[in-house]
Amino acid sequence: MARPKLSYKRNTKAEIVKAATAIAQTKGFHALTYQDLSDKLKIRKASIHYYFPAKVDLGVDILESTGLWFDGWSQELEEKKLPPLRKIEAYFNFFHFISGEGSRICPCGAFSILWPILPGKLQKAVRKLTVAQIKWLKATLHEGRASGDIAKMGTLDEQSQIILASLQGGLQTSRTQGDPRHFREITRHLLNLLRMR
Amino acid sequence: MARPKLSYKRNTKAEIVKAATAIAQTKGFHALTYQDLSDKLKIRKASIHYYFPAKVDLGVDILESTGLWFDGWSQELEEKKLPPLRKIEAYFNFFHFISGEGSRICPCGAFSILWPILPGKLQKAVRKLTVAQIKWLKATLHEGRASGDIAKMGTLDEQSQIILASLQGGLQTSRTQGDPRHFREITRHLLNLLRMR
DNA sequence: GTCTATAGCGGGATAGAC
DNA sequence: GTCTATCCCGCTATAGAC
Repeated sequence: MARPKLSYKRNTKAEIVKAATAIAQTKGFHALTYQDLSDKLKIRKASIHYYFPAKVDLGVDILESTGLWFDGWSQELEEKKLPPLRKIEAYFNFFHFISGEGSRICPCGAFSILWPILPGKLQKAVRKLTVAQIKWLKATLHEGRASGDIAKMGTLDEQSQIILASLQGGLQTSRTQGDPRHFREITRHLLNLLRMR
Repeated sequence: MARPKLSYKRNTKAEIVKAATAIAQTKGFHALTYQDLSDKLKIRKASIHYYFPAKVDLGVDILESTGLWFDGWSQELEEKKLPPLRKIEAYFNFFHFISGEGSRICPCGAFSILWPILPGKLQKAVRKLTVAQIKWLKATLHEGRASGDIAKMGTLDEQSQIILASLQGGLQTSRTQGDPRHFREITRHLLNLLRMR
């Protein structure tokens, strides 16, 4: 009987994506280098190219794995049967988690800066992740409006767009102002706005 | 009598800053190169180094000139004696102008992505420009609350923070979604929120 | 699958002629 | 103040041994 070798091996590919995501969230995808990953994971640059021949491939995986993570998160959330406003609150906390200790920004933001020079594949991946969030927000806000929990301010699209923009922008403006509590204040205020009528 | 030579010369330094600002707003400061400027202005890389020995110097000038521009703009606005809400509207239009045709982002955003690897000088310059806008927003919102034009939602700080975050984030999320009208919708909705009570 | 070694290019920056 | 020429480094990417 063969030993289950795989379970003893570390999943290099997944580790690379994880580390790359964190670094991209810290200084953007353009400033992320294979050397950064080499240093962090104690693995040679050439080995990283084995998994991700071109940097584009790595970028796509960062965005897709984040998308899968978001999907899993939202599905788990759904099973908790929370009221809509609590789901929005959980979404904000999700962003707080994403931002982490080192005041990281949203993965989408780490790429969107480069938009005009982004290869088509990456533009598609960024758009997909953004749209997924807008879709979730619209559905949740719709639910909240129906149950009377959430104020009907503007169209569903406007409301969800402004929430996403505030979150993505807030992560960036707050890191420039030096106070980590900053972003928390933004989400708290945003939540009050939704409650308000 | 010597000819006024200076008036015939083009102001190279100012042209460099202008072009650099536009490019940084398009693909971020990290992706901006001296070669880009050389191509655009038909001047050699070495000549650009004459004015800006290091890239940091160029970055500082981009942010400072934008700051001066904002100061001039807000001063002109003040002289028009508009009601507070109209001033906010003008500020949003200022952002629409900044975003321009090519869906450019806010200069602060072009740098803030790099925050952790930004030299101290640049961090200071970004913070200064951000704080200037927050300060203006707080003063204008305060004025609007006093006159009853603007809804009192949350503290002045919360309200101004969320506006700035929405604008900076909105420029980024809208470019990823392909529709240039997107950002306009965000500012329109934002304005409605302020009017609402 | 991970390594060493290196190609090849493009980046920021400098020296020195004009 | 602008140029040519060049340096040096760091980046992405590849070849090939183990």
